[in-house]
Amino acid sequence: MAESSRIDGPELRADARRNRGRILVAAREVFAEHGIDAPMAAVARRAGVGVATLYRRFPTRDALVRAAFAQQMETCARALTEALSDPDPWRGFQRLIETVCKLQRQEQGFPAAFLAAFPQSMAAHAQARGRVERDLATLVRRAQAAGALRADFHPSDLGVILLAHCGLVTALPHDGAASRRLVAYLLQSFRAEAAHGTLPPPSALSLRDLPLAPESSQRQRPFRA
Amino acid sequence: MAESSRIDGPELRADARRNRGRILVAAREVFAEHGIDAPMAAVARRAGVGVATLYRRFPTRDALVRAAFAQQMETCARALTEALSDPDPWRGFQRLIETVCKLQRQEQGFPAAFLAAFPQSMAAHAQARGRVERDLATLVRRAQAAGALRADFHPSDLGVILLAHCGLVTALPHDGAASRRLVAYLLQSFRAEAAHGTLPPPSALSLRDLPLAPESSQRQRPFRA
DNA sequence: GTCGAAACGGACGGTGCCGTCCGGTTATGA
DNA sequence: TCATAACCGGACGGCACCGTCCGTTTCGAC
Repeated sequence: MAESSRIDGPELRADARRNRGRILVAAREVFAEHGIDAPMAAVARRAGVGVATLYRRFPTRDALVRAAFAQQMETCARALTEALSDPDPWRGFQRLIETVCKLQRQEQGFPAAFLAAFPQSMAAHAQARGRVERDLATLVRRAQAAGALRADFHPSDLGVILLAHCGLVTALPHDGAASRRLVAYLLQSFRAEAAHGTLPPPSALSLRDLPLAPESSQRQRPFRA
Repeated sequence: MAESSRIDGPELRADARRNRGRILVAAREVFAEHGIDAPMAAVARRAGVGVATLYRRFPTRDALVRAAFAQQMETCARALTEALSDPDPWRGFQRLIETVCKLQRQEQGFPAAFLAAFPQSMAAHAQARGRVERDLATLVRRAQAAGALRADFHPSDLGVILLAHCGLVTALPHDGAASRRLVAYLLQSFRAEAAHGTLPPPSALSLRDLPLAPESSQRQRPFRA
């Protein structure tokens, strides 16, 4: 029994495991309400746990954020796999975007986590990042070959629209209509028949570049100038 | 001479006026480098001025942010006027979006200020907000009447895309290509010929709702939970 | 040149969060 | 039941930022 946790470290005592679970639930709640910059102590209090316990399980804020939203990340990964196995290339493409955006819209705090946690977890196992990028490229090429996705769509555009959508739901956390509208507009403009004229050149963005990104880097460091 | 400043308060002494200018320049620089959450003291230091002087001129951070980006706001307002007077309704519509997005992309820190400062300045002179909303609605209706803008475009969509674009340039401050791509995609999907199928219903977003919005509200308050 | 008002800036107390330390508590296996 | 190791949590020192207070300096009118 309890064999499953052997993979990541030595066994955890029963009470410790229970507390770990409480902390993750509390973290999702607090991050949803106050953003991922909420005080660690607030998470601990909500979990009914001391600060030390929190730090013992999750030494850094990023570790907590990553663990708290690991399930959502997993959902994203699964959505990509499902998209690739959809017999209709366009529908697979469309559903991937809609699924990820729906998740960003529903799970408050996930967008910020998506931005903040991705880089490190990516840098950690670079080969996982490579696989994601390869799968995305495959998804795009397949939809283009079927004549459904416009030929000048570039895989980096996926990152662009996900970041833009993140920004939108962060600014308007309760406005699902706005999010759905944006996604609908974008999907329409990605259809092959929507291609009129030429687009500006694609971004050089790759998943590897996200680290630079958002307030994640500004949050921690005390400030130097 | 110096008549122009009579409108907002009694005359300022020469040195005071000079320092005020320095502070605004420094604020734009610091906000661009470190975001609008940068310490007030950093702005003062960069301006070669004491903290007290900074607080004397701008009692709150929001006041400083607003003043620092007033010029950019003014540019936006002018762009709206010009858009309305363009003989080609679609071109006016297109140029407004491109101008505002270009400004957001070029002036680092402006997007955040756009989000954070708009609400208050809007609430301040509600009739100015009303005018902006009316002008935007006119711009939209005019472009639709000309058969260039799709009929199901809703004025609130303008807010939606500006917020999304804000998010994008905040996440990738140095990636102009990404910003241009997003704008190009969106503009294409706004063309009347791009309308296929039906869109989800528009957001209830109006400019009046922006106040709720972003980290601006979370930044100041100490935290309650 | 003189003088009062205006402006200046450094220093300082207050606050909130971080992350560790350590004495007490509890689970677990014999 | 008991011993021990794992675990717990409050308290505490440190740090960065805020925003005001007050003695000093500078402007500019006469």
